[in-house]
This record gives sequence, structure tokens and C-alpha cells, in this order.
Amino acid sequence: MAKPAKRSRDAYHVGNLAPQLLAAARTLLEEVGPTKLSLRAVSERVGVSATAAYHHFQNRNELISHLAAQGFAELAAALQRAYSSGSGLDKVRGGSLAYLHFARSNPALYQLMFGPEFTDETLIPALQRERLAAFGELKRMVAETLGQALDSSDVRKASVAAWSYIHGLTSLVIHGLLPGAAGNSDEHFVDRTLEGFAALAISCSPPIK
Amino acid sequence: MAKPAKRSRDAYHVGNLAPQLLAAARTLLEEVGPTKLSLRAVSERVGVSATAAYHHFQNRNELISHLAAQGFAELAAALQRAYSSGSGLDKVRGGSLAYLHFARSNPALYQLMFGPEFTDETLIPALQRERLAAFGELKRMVAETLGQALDSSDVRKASVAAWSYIHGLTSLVIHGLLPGAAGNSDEHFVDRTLEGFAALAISCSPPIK
DNA sequence: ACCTGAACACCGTTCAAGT
DNA sequence: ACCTGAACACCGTTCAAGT
Repeated sequence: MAKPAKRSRDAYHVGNLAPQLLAAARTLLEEVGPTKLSLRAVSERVGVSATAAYHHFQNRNELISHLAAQGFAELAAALQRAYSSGSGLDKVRGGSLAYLHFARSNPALYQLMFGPEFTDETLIPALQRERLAAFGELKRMVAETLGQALDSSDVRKASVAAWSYIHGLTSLVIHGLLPGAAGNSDEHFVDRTLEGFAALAISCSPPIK
Repeated sequence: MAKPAKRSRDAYHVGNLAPQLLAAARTLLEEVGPTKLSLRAVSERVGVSATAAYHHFQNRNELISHLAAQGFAELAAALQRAYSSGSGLDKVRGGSLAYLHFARSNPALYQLMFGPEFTDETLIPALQRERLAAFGELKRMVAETLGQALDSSDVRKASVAAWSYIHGLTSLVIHGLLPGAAGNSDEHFVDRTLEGFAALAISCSPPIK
């Protein structure tokens, strides 16, 4: 709320610098984009020296890892809120809308979450955990629409399929690869692609004898 | 083939520096990843001053734009080669395999192609053109499996759906978000997700009366 | 026309020193 | 324990000067 005024001289020790840095990074992220988020700019915005962050995070990667973890936690929560008791299609549509809406509301964060900085196996525990939690939420939805156990083979396969679809659509929309990506509603994209899948499913299923 | 030996003093003018820079950038890209590809490192590898590139490209963004354009052109070619005259499912499977195989063979390039550097509308013509050409190839495949005209509404919707699916799957595999992403074959991922969609389609279609 | 070198404004990161 | 300042090795980019 308040502007990030210069820290007064007597507040040499901050006490809660880590969360302040994360908050500043979060807003800066959406301002400058995922590739141009710099530790120095974050520190300056908080009003602290350029190297202060190193007493709370190992390096830039650990800072943005926490940002990404935060993003997955919020995505999981959004999916949970989207719980729908309608038909199978209603559940899939509801979840897809919640997913796409979260990403379009936090485009830079979403790009960061699936960005190239976290490809290797050296993920911090928080990121690994929240990522799994978000995917777990998706699996729960799929299990319900299929009416099968959470750990069944069908649910695992269908969950990866559903995640591929909604992540792919989201990614294309956010990066502006779809014509009119800016002007159209979440419902527009989700409903049209769902119709597209239905058409493909009919053409791909072997003719019923 | 040959090592990028130091340019001899008499070759002050190179003549074809632009393609040399692109070639060096392409190999460096896969070595260091899409975010850490630096103009200076590319120039050094070619054996030219750090600022020479600015006589052939406006800036770093234009250089990597050409790289991305190259990537989309190769992706389009790969999809074209994957032409399959089998059933609808065969066509979708063949195209998906070609797509995923291209991306897994050029992971950093694929990440660059869909990276955050090209979100705005200021795309260079080459990139816009090749991107459209690649998507056109995908549309052609979808039109054939649906048995409908290239510009029909069904084909447009199903094409975005298909692109969402395969881009999403590819992205998840490449970024290592899927368990065992490294060890499994292209066929494994494509066949399993295709089965997953089939299961979802059955649960989502309204009960046949 | 094509390339270089010095210069500027940035980065991430380290380390000794301050409070 | 927590933070700063100077320092190092990098960046992208500009601009005057060299060939």
C-alpha cells in the first residue's frame, strides 16, 4: 500500500527481509517480465543494499523458486475453489476456466513457474511440494469425472492428458500465439477447444460396428 | 566440423558474418540454455569483436528471433514429413510424435520459440511467417483427419485444441515436470495421453440415448 | 561497407568489514 | 545475526574511430 520509502537509518536490521523481498519481487515480476527480474532491482525497491538478499536466499534462483512455489500454491487453491458438482464436462470446463484465469491474471508468474530456470532436478523442496500439490488437485478432478480411484492407471493417464491440454492452451494464449489472444474471454478459448476435441474424438474413434 | 579458429588478420571483412553468428548461436543455445545465450559469447565463438553483430542484427532480440524462425521452419518440415495416410488416429499420432521428437531433439530451441521474449506484437516478419507456416501444417493434418475444408470452423477449433495438447505435452516433458521425463520414449508419452483423452471423452460425452 | 575498442549502464555473486 | 561497500566477472548497447 505505502510506497517503498527509504528505510530509516535506525532500522539497520529489518527482521523480516525475506518476505519483503519476495513481495517486491512478485510485483516487479509482473512489471518487467520473467527474464528481466533482477535481484538488484528487487533489493533497491525494498530499500536495502544489493547484496542483502544473500543472507536470506542462496542466490537469484532460490528467490524465484519461492515465487514459483507461491504460484503453484495459488493455482492449487484456485483449482480447489473451482470444484463443480455438475457433469463430467462441467467439471473439466470449470477446472480449465479456473486454470486459465489464474494464468492470465498472473502471466509473468505463470511463465516463471514453467520457465527454463527449473528444468534440472535441483528443485528446492517448497517448489517440488507445491507443484505436486497443484497437479494433485488436477488429478482429483480427473478422478471424479472418470469415477475412478485417484491412483488408477486411467486417472494417471487422463490427468497428464488434461494437464497437457490446459497448460498448452494457457501457454499459447499467454504468449499471444493465438489470434486475438488479448481480446477474447477465458470461456471463449476453453469452450472452443473443448468443442475441437469433441470433433477430433469422433473422427479418431474407430467406426462403431 | 572445424573448431572455430581465430580469424586471421587479413580476413577483416568476413562477408557472411550473419549466418556464422546464427550457426554459432544455435549450437551455443543448446549448450547454455535459452536464458543464458549471450551475444558476446556468440561473437567470441565466431572470433569476432563483441559488437560486430550489431552490423547485421538490430540487437540480441533480432538475432534470437531468427533462431526461433529457423526452429518453426524445421518444425513445419518435420510435420510435413510425418504425413500419414492411415486412420484419423494414425494421423494425429504421427503428427504428435514428429512434433514431440523435434522438440526433444532441440529442447533449448523449442523453449526459445515459445519463450517470453516474443510475447509482444513486434515480431520480425521471418518469425511471424514461419510460425504461421508451422501452424498451417498442423491445420492441414487436422483438416485431413476431420475430412473438412482447411478454413472451416471445425478445423480451426480442432487445430487450436490439437496444438494446445501437443504443445502442452511437449512443454511438460521438456521441462521435466512429468515423472520419468528423461527415460521414456516419445511413443510412451503420446500413446498414454491419447488413451487418456479417449477415457475423458467417454466420461464427458452426454450418455447416448 | 564492415569491423574494432573504449565506454556506459546494467547484471549476479564474493568477501571483508561494519552495526 | 544481519547488513553494507567495494570488487570481480560478466552482460547489452552506443559511438567514435579504424580498414
